Amino acid sequence: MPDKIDYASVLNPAQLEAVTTLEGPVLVIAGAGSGKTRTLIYRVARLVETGVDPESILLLTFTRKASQEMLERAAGLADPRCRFVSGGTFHSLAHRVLRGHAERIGYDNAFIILDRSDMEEIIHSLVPELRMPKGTPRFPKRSTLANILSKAANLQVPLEPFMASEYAQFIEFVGPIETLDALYARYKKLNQMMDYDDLIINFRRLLEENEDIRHDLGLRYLYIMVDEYQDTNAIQADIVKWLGQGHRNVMAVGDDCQAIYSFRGADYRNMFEFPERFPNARVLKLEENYRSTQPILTFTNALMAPALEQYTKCLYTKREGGEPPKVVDTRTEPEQALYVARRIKDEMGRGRPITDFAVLFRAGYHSFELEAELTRQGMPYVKYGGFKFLESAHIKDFLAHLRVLASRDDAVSWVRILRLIKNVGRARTHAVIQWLKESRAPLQQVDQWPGAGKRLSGFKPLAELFSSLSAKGVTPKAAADQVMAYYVPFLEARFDDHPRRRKELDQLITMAGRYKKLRGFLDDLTLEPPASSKDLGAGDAGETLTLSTVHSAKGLEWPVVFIIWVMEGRFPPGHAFNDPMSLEEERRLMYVAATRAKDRLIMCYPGQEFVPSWSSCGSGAGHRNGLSSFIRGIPPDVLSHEAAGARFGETITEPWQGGHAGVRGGAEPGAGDLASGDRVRHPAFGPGVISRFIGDDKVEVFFRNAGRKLLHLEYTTLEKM
DNA sequence: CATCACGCTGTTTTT
DNA sequence: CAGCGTGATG
Repeated sequence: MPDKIDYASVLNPAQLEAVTTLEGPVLVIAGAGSGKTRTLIYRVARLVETGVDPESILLLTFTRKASQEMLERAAGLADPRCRFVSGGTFHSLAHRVLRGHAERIGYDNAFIILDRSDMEEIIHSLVPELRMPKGTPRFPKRSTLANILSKAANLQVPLEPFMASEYAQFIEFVGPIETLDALYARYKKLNQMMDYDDLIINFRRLLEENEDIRHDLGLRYLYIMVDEYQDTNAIQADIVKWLGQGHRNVMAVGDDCQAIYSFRGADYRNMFEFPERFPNARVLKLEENYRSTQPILTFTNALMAPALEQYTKCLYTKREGGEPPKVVDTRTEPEQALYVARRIKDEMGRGRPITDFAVLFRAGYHSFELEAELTRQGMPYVKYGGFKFLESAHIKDFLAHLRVLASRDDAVSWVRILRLIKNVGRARTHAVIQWLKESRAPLQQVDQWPGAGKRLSGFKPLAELFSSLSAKGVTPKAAADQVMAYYVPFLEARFDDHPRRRKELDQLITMAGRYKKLRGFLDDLTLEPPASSKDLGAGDAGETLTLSTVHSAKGLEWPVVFIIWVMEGRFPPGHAFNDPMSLEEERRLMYVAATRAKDRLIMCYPGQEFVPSWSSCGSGAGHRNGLSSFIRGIPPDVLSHEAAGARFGETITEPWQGGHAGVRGGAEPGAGDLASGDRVRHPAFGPGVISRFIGDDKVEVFFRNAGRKLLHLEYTTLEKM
């Protein structure tokens, strides 16, 4: 057992208070890089140290990776028993509980979980039932339909008003989409399926309606911690409320400035409602930053200063020195790729390892050009986010064969399986699925399928596969091996790069070897999927550069961070980007990206207005590249502005021309009664005037340098002047 | 009935 | 680029 921890020597006072306040509700408002993870780790250690059973501690995070890493660290530094803390995502907890009590909400305990692509395919397959007149123009495509239904479900709002405000371009289709929603719900119920949203919604319902389950869970999880609380939605907040209702030992940790999941219904206002849900909650703020240099923090403070609505803190560091971040106009995308690659090579020449760098961007496809350049230069990289590893065709094909073993009538998987076979198209696929449903015959009777025999010799290998798989007690590993043997010919015929894909499938099989039950393997893949092929573990790719979407980079840090930014200016009418709130999310996204940097931050953007390639440009009209207004307004002493052409051996530095925006440093917090018209000073935003009160806990203030703000008095320090 | 060539269209991020 | 629907061809 390691030595007893001297908490006061490893934590700052705010962190210490968070760690040692074990009983009762606590809200921790934790700025980026403020040692939030560290605090959670020590708190887990502390709880275990005081004799709390690790299994009765629940740590809810947004990714399983995050919770695993946290618990590993806690186990390493304090008590190995920390490994047994119950950790996971809302979805995995919901799954665990629902598996035991599905009958309470009218489901079978063997229900199937649908991932996003399953959801899309089912929705797509239901569209014909809407009987839309042929050639209906611009009916949303399946991914859009899934987005609409999913978000409305998460926000718990009726489709009509929701679409009117967020999908105005499709409002003409509300009727059909409402029907589709009902069809989809019926289909799921009929086939014992739950999608991600259902897991959460049904979990809440289970808690709401069943006092005994609430009671049991209350005893099971005596201490609850929720990380990234700003990214929870209203339903998840309810779940936390129900789980913590009895003992009230709930700690929520989050940062409203890092709220970047509103697209799936998350609402950072949950943070400010926490004290209402848990009266007398202790509110703690972590404001000291341990990650970045002061110039980087000065920039991020300036970035957030004009944000329309925010409530919290002001970051500072004791770290000395550092260079101001830089924004570079690279003119075009190819030049941007060249610029980033060369800068990294330069720095590596000066002795930095490649693992010191990360390149971040908003959307997966924003890195295409860079990936091409890195490949040309032979620079190894791993990309996180964007395209899903599990959504690539070969993985889906492969898993489909396993999935029908676990759930025989999984129509989505059957479509994949059957379409591989020559001379099987829509009609025959449909016939076979229908037959399977009605006959209830064992799978290996493939030769009786409609259309089998005669010309369709393609069914034979499939028959053999299923007859060997139907043997009793086939392990997931054995099943996967056999599917592999069957699938390889298709793989080789279909993909030029089959060797690479085969390796990935081999890794998947290795993973299957860790499971006793096929269902468990498939569920884990759905709920806690590997983020990239590298995450599968086997055969580490070695020293590589990291490319990542901002969403996937959350919680991580690197010494040198490059951000490539494409501000897309032209979208269809009614598009969300016309909405100021979306722009605000874009701002927070930029904030999350920038606060990943420890020492150096370089942002670049292809400034040329219209680029005729799809990676940055849309149909005909073209997308407008360039800096968002909230970057453009930042003065050169905070963010140095630069332009670089292709031959930036001759870097052109242009004088900065822009407006002004300001964040000036802080005064000490003060107290006193406030009223409309009062002149006040905010530590980050400087002098301002209170324009009005909203309720009695919010004020609207006009700051001379930072414009209009909505401030929560409870979380803000305003000094009367 | 399956397949293929062609033209059209276009937000994104994840559990 | 890529996913989708359409209409001609085998």
